[in-house]
Amino acid sequence: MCSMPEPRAAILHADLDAFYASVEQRDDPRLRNRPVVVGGGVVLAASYEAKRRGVKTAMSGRQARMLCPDVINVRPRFDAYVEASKAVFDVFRDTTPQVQGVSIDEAFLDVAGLHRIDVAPFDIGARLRARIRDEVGLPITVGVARTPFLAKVASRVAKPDGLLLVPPDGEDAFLHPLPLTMLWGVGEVTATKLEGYGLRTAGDVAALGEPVLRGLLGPAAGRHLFAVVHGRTPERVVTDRRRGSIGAQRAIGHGRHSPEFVTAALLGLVDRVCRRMRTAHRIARTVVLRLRFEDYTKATRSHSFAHATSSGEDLAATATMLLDAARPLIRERGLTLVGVALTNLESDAVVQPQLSFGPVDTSGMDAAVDAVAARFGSGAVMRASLIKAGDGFSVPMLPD
DNA sequence: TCTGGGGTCCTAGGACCC
DNA sequence: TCTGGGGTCCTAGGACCC
Repeated sequence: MCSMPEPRAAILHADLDAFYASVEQRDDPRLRNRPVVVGGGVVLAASYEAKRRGVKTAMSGRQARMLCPDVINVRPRFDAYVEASKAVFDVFRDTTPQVQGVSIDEAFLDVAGLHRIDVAPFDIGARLRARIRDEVGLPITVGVARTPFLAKVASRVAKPDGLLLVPPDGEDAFLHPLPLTMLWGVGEVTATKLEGYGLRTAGDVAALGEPVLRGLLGPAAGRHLFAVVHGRTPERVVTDRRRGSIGAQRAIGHGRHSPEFVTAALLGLVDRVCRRMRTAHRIARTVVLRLRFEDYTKATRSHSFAHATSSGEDLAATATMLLDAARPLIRERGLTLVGVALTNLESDAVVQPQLSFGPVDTSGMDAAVDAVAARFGSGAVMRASLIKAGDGFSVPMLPD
């Protein structure tokens, strides 16, 4: 006989409050208890003193000053944020090995395996908050619930500097009164669409059947939102996910830009993403060109190779080709942003598909090495080794 | 509200294959 | 010769997240 396990609220969502702005307030006492925004032309982060005056992330700096004339504008110091993030994640991993990073300033922690130490998840959350305040000097909000989704919504509700538990038998009571925009994954477009049908809260949506929601939002979004409002989201954290794309973009302002300037900007971005890709020991099969125009419309152009590559020359040539093909569109609409992304990333530890050759003998090995060199460059051969595979052998590629 | 830079996932049509 | 269903890949666009 097996009995159903008791549902437990053992997922923590830990989310630093106004992260960049809090780091600045921590490092400069003059900024404490004052409205602070981090960013240049655009607000990257606003302290809660600024948020209370209506300042929001992604707002223009000019508008922030209109809302809050005494706001203090600070230039971002990304190195300081990366360092603070590392210190915070060290505390996360010291709390439990089951950590799923969501972004630079938030993560899910699964503490279900820690019940034998006889501390309730809520108390683990309280201890975590105290440690990060004492050891890193930053305020953090923690939501505790049975699923990552519910923990995330709990931390949203508890912000700033809060701690909130959603008990498994109180999930509907917690969720259903919330406005739809409080639900992770429901943005402005979806919320507006649902409001058009008179649906304002999670409870309103919970009264609908799944087929109705699928009809309104499409199969995936409908299924997801149905699961969300009934508390049926996955219970586990995902600790071993790899990044699927690497990109960079640059706003180049309004007005005319010469074709040469745009090409140069693009090549600079390609160089940046190629470096990052190689550092991560990845290779890419698809290049995506991103464009944004004067009227804020966007366009993407992409090209996929037969085989993934890390060749800067190939990637640059492909990006340039995509850009040249889009010149008429650029002339028509006026370019304000150019970006490039490398996707369909593969590990460069093993080249797929493996190269297979005939019976194992010296000449075969020579041929294998030549084939690898011809296909991936001589640098690849330095890192390649041969392994026996059936009646032939294949060439996996090893990281540097 | 005139908007930065970094990502994830889903949809939809067409090509191609069995 | 015409027809069908199912699957995968590529490309482009869009919603959403921090």
